[in-house]
Amino acid sequence: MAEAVSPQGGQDLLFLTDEQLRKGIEAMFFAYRGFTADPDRILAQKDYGRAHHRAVHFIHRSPGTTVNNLLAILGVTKQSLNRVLRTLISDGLVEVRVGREDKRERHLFLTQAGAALERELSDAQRDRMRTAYRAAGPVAVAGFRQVLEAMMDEDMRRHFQALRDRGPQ
Amino acid sequence: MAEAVSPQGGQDLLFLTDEQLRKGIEAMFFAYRGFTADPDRILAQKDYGRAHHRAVHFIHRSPGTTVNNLLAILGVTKQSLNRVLRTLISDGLVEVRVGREDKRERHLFLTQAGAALERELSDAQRDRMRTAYRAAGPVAVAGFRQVLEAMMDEDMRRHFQALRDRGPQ
DNA sequence: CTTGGAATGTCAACAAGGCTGACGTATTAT
DNA sequence: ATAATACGTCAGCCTTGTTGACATTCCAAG
Repeated sequence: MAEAVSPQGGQDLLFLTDEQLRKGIEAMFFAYRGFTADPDRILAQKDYGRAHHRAVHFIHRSPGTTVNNLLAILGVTKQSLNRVLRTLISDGLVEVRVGREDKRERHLFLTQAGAALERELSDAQRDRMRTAYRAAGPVAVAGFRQVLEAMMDEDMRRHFQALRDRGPQ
Repeated sequence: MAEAVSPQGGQDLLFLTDEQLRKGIEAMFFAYRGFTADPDRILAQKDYGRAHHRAVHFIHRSPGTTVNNLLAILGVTKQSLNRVLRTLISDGLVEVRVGREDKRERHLFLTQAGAALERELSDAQRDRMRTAYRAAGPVAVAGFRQVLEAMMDEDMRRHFQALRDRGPQ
């Protein structure tokens, strides 16, 4: 009653004030820094960058994916991706196989060394995620995922859901 | 029983599988792209970048903040920040006032033009946030914020909480 | 069989925005 | 007086994004 909460819906709408939204924005900013911090440290030692991590991650997720496919998921230009792929290939972390049906396509796979790097990076990232999940609890995690999914662009949501629904490997 | 769920705690631990954690990681990746997409479009038209957005945002949040303070929040070098601040100052978006108590310090403020840009950017970003919040609902939003906070580095969490608890302005 | 378009690779040039290192200058603290 | 702090700046480097142009290879349609 003393609170500025309208009888119907007031409490439910409180989380939509500019103030609440701003908190969410700042939380996203600070959290993303934490999210990338651990892999970044590992990558720096190996003379790789975030771009390499992303490529390796999604090749691991979708072995045999084509360059075009990866381009769409990563949302960068082919020149940008190519620079990264070139180093990964010449360093023996990624293997390229010319398409059997369509020989224009290049299918990308991780080598053993590539898979090892992927594991090292995602282990570090998962550790932080696990700690955060454990601290927040399952209900919070469900909400977390819901909000993130609602925040994506339409295109990205499609990519995300495709990966999500395909399950492991 | 057919499921690999242990009697006690099994259900609660299900959200900590590598698979679930991976989904969270990918959700963070795709969502962050959406999170920055709208401001990025506005900034591109005005020949500014994300770095300018961040500076303007936190100067708006803490008017009169010092350079050192901003440095700590943004987590970049002074050279990096200085490049951005220089353009904002010469473009008349940020005003610098020499400290009264300690004349070594420079206190940063947004001009009217600076405040206008800040509003344009944060309106765009809040719109997306609001849509996501509304779609997910208040319980999800609470969880979202909890997980993000748990994901931050210790230093960043301190900065976040300081801003959070100071409330509006 | 030719030809258009798709998928890919590659070269060059450029910009934003990180970084390090070094140096200068007030100003404050010891 | 001297040291430390806060800041600015110059120079140079790296990663990762961008455009634009052009070659190749191959599929598919005419």
